[in-house]
Amino acid sequence: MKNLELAAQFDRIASLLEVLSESPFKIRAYRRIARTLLELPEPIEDVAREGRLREIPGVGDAIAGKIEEYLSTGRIGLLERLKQQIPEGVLELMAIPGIGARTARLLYEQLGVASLAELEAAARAGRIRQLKGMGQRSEAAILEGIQQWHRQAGLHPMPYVLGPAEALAAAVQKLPGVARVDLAGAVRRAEEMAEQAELVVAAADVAGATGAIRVQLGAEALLQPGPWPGTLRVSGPVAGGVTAEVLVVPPEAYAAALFFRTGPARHVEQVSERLADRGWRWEGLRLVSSLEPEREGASVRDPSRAPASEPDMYRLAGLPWIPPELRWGEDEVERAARGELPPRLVEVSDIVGDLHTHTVASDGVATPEEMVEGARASGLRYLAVTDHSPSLTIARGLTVERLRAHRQHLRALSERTGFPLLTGAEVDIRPDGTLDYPDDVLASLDWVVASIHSHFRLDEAAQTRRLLAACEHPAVKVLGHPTGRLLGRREGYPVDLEAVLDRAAETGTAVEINASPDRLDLSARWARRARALGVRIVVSTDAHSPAQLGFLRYGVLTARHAGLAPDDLLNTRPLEELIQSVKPHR
DNA sequence: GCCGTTTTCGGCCCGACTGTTTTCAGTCG
Repeated sequence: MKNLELAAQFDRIASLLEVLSESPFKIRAYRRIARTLLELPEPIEDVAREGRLREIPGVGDAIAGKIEEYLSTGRIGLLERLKQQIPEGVLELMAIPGIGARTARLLYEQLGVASLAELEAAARAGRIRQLKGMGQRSEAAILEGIQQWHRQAGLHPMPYVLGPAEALAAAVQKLPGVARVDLAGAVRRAEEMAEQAELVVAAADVAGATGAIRVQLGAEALLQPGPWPGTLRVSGPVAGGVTAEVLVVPPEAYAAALFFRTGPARHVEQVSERLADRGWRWEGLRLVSSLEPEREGASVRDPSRAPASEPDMYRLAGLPWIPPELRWGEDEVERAARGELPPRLVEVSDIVGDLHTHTVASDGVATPEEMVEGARASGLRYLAVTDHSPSLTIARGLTVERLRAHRQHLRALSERTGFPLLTGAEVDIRPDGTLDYPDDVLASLDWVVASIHSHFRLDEAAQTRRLLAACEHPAVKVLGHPTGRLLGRREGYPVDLEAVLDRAAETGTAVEINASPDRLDLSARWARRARALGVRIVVSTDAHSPAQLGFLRYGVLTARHAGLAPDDLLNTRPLEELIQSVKPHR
């Protein structure tokens, strides 16, 4: 399936055209097809083979030709020509906040800067402030942006690693001689950022299986000895600029290897300390009893054993199995020993309704009808349609008049299809804390998500006041993406979240775990805090298309990392119960 | 670039903020 790589090609074309100041509409056409390809539910090769390319919205003669060109030759001539005009490294510069296409071009043409390293050198040498339209503040902002970039370098938002990791695991599972495969590392723990896709594989013939995996990973794959005798490690690039690292071990070493590779280090230490207390020490991937065999009674106990499974190993440490999402390396081992872990973490199938979605009425790409169809196909039992409010002009936020018509349309649709729809809005919280619709309009809606989309640079006191005011408003059911962060790209706005969560608890306002792969907002840490404070929590996708309803799993993984059980979330409940349990209009 | 109950050309989402300016270009959402 070439959808992802083709999308990346079109994105690069769009960016290069942007640097060259081409028509914004042409650029948008390439961006659009890139986005469409990411969400296309079938391989683009199949669509091309069946002559259906032109049926894809946004594909005309020119783009259809380029898709076919790429599928047959592996290249797009236009992109090759553009790269001769502007080195691709110039596109790196646009990862720094404040540097857009025009500034990137200026930096390249005036200073010859074509990489982040060269940009940093130019900024340190004070050469950027000499450019027209740039000054000392711009130069300082660029240096700060580069520092920020370095801190994030090599890290990807977890959802962008999870997909390639699972695809690789599925492919590896089919290879001859492979007995078992699991994800490990930060992705298995549902951390929000991950460096790479880590897999652990069990195979009786370690060398043979490793060879097959190396072939699977392609020409650039690198084979190395593993960290334990008799194990091998192979790493190489997978989709989306992500690197995979696969550890291959003999079947009897699998459980221990999976435990070590899942980590984090502090958790492994804590469990190993408890094993030591019970007379076990690690010798490679085997546990060896340090107790005298005769004190155990003759031939009762094998002095050396490999744990048969992770639960078996935790049992030897006197612990229940600790789900990987709860392995923070903090107090989870103590809590497990005291029997304080949640009996069951929430699962995707527990979520019965999505409470934050968009349609073509604002900036979504699907009609309400298509969203309902998608929701049904995903097994949801209700949906809140929450298009944007008017001040978010770029998203075609709905005026009061358009909202009224939209609401009628949704109600009719719900009646016609028998699918329960909450007619709602994602309403902007203005800088002064007031909301972007009049109170009577808000009161007429079934579901109001209040979010901040503008004025990110107000100070902490002002941002906190905005969110506190939103909590106080009787119509606001939930705070959307409460910190406003974009993973790896933008810190959240400054806010006293503790105070906001306190007020949310007092007023019965829920907070959202926004499942968008670029947000995961609230974070697991804050979601855990929200639960401790008694705040109601929902997991929502913020879907702008039916395919994005599938983001739900990222939100659920974050909820699991936060230790949330089904009962901790509002949208695990049937619609009637949800309505009764949210804060009433006052 | 695409698209058409506006149908083969002329539209296609816009407004605010920032740093550099002295009237604005570039970036961002």
